[in-house]
Order: sequence, then C-alpha cells, then structure tokens
Amino acid sequence: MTLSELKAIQLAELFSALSDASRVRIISALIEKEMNVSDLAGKMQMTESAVSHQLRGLRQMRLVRTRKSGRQVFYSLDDEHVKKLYLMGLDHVKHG
Amino acid sequence: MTLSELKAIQLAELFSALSDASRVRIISALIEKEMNVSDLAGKMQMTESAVSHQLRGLRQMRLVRTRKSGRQVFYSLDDEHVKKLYLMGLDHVKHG
DNA sequence: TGAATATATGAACAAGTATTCATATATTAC
DNA sequence: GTAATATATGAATACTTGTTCATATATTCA
Repeated sequence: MTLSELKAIQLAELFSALSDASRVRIISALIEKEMNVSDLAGKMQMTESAVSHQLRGLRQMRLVRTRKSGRQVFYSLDDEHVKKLYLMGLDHVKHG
Repeated sequence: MTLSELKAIQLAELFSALSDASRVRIISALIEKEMNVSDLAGKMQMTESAVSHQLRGLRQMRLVRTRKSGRQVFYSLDDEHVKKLYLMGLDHVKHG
C-alpha cells in the first residue's frame, strides 16, 4: 500500500508541528492544563509574540484549540491524539 | 512534571526526522520491506544522492538500520516504535 | 470617549535544511 | 591491476522557518 504524495505531505506537516523544541514545550505545558499566551510566554521564557506565532501554527494544524475569556485567550490540546503522539515520542527518546 | 530542555530538544529532533514528505515516504516504503538506495530512489523519484543524504539523517536518528550485501546497502526500520509513530500520525491525518 | 492590557500579525533577518552537482569510497567482475 | 557499479559525502545554492521588532486589533475599565 503506497502512501500518496498528499498524505505524505500531510503527515510531514503534522510531525513538523512537533519538530521544534519551543513547540514541544508548549504542548508539554498544555498537557497539564490550559494556559493563556502570557502564562505560556513566562513559562517558556519566550516573548509573547514568539509564542503567539507558534500557537498560530499549532492552531492551523488543529493540535490546539482556543477558549476566549475577556481579553485573554486560553489554549489547550485539541484532542487526546496529540497527547498520545507526544507521549509515544517521549517514550522513544527515553528508552530509545 | 515539566519537560527538560534536553528532552524537548530530543523530542523535537525525533519528530523532525519525520517532518519531511520525502522522509515520510521513505519510512512508508521501508515499513513494507527493506530496500536499497537505488530502489528507494526509483520509487521516490529522487536522485540516489538525495535519498542517501536523507537516509544519513534517519540513520543518525536511529530510525533505520542498514544491512550491507556486496556493494548494496539495504535499509529497514530500526524498530517497531517508528512504525507505531508513523501509523499513529497517519491515523490522525486520516480521521483528524 | 480614552487609556491600558492581551493577543495577533506583517516584515525583516538569521539560522537551518533539502537538493544538486561533482567527487570520493567501496565492492565486484574481468 | 582496470572498469563498472552502488553508495556516501562536501560544497554551493535555494528554500524554509523561528524570532524580533513594530504595529494592529480586540477587550476591559474608568
């Protein structure tokens, strides 16, 4: 069963979303609880702008979703699938 | 439980290995059976040089291993873990 | 309304990466 | 030994990507 070029691109895009240490740390933080942009920026030691740019990509990939409350935007993982991918990768890194 | 910066980098590197459509297609091909460089190049429609460069990265990440036979080098997936990550990603893309 | 705050976004630059081309190494056959 | 074949590698180039800075949008509070 050969993988179509389209699926290959989509798969690559999915993994690309997790291919940066900043984004991995954002995902890791969001696994524990939802957070808004400035909290994430504080925790990540990144500017809010940089975090916002990264979150945009994660949003477009539908890896995270948003909940607006006043002028704050809270981010959380979009589904359990993302968490599973993350944990499986972590397992590989730990016992690889 | 906060993710260490080192682990974040290692995780990002792991996912980076799967963050390119060419490499995804190589992994996909190797899931079915081991292949040598020129067979992969033919199947991927890439030059043997380009394939070899990509395989080098996959080797360094220990996602693939090699078996030498005469002047040919056969590549296969290093372990089931890689296949699982690939299939979980594919599932996400299909039903995401 | 205007000031303050939270987030988003566009442009620019730096850093990283995939491919191509030329060349090197290794193995087999003669 | 030489020729032929399979793969690997270094350098160069083009492309992509992450961050910063400046600015824009949106919301709350006075």
